[in-house]
Amino acid sequence: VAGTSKRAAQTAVELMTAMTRLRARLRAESPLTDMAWNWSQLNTLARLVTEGPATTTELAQAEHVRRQSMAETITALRADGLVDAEPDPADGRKTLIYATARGRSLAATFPAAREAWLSTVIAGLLDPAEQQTLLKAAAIMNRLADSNMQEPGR
Amino acid sequence: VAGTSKRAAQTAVELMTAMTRLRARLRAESPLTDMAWNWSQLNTLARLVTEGPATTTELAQAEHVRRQSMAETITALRADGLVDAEPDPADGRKTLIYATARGRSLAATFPAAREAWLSTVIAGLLDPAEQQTLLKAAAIMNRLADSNMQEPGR
DNA sequence: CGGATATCAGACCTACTGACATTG
DNA sequence: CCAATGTCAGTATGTCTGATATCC
Repeated sequence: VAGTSKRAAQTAVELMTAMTRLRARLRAESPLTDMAWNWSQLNTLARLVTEGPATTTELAQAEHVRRQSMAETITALRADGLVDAEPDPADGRKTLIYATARGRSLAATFPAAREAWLSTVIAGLLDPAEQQTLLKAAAIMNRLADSNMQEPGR
Repeated sequence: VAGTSKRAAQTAVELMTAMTRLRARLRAESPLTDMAWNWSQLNTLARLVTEGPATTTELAQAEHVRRQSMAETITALRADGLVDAEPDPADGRKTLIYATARGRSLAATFPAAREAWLSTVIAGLLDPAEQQTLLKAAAIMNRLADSNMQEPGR
């Protein structure tokens, strides 16, 4: 891998393996039936709450999925009354999505609902320094996700 | 969330959000057509290489998926000649899966193939301390994934 | 026979690509 | 007419659950 250090490659592998395994465990701990909303939906809702109304296309770009995939997420959130839509007054092609009062209140409390297991093991198994490491890692991962660096060979 | 600190809950949310977003970006950067094997397959192969032969049931438990899901993973690896199977001499019900020479050599080199993008951004955007944070976080995440703590309400 | 293992079949979730209508 | 947005339809992937056969 020209240009990337062995260290970086190792970090990439370790991180991906850990992510795959932790997500699998989380899936096993909280069956689909237990939760009404999936992660994409909750992340999108949180984004709408914190960053204000946006179009489906903008949300899709922010979350790195296709417009069509995001449209499905929005449809699910609308069906539950967590978000609503209205035509953009300035541009008739666009539809602005915004969080409803119900969506806002859910976004403030949803952690309890969905990641009960993860919260519990974090609180129970990790010391403050380790929790801090995870928080810092999460911030770094978001930075990587949003980087505009291109793969060399593309 | 009785018993879990607010801090732990926040860490859980941040971590899950970051994982979802980074995985989405990774998906966008390396289309499925680019790679012959998925993460479950590569993780399982790596496990067989480092920990020796195991049954499908054991592998499923270790990776937190169902036996049937793991069986599919194994089938794919066998089709590519990366692993092979032989009946357990001691217990006719079991089938031992082991990595072939080809599988071993792939496990040693596969990072380059699959996470080119991730390796590149890690090498390009993160300083050594940040890379270290990710490595430590990955180890902690594996610890959480394999913990035997139960969700309180189950 | 009961318990464990493996496998076959069908379903679902979530994302994807392609095609099309509408608006600016 | 072209570009951008939104939507409909079909596909693919990786997982799940349920049912069945085999072995100890």
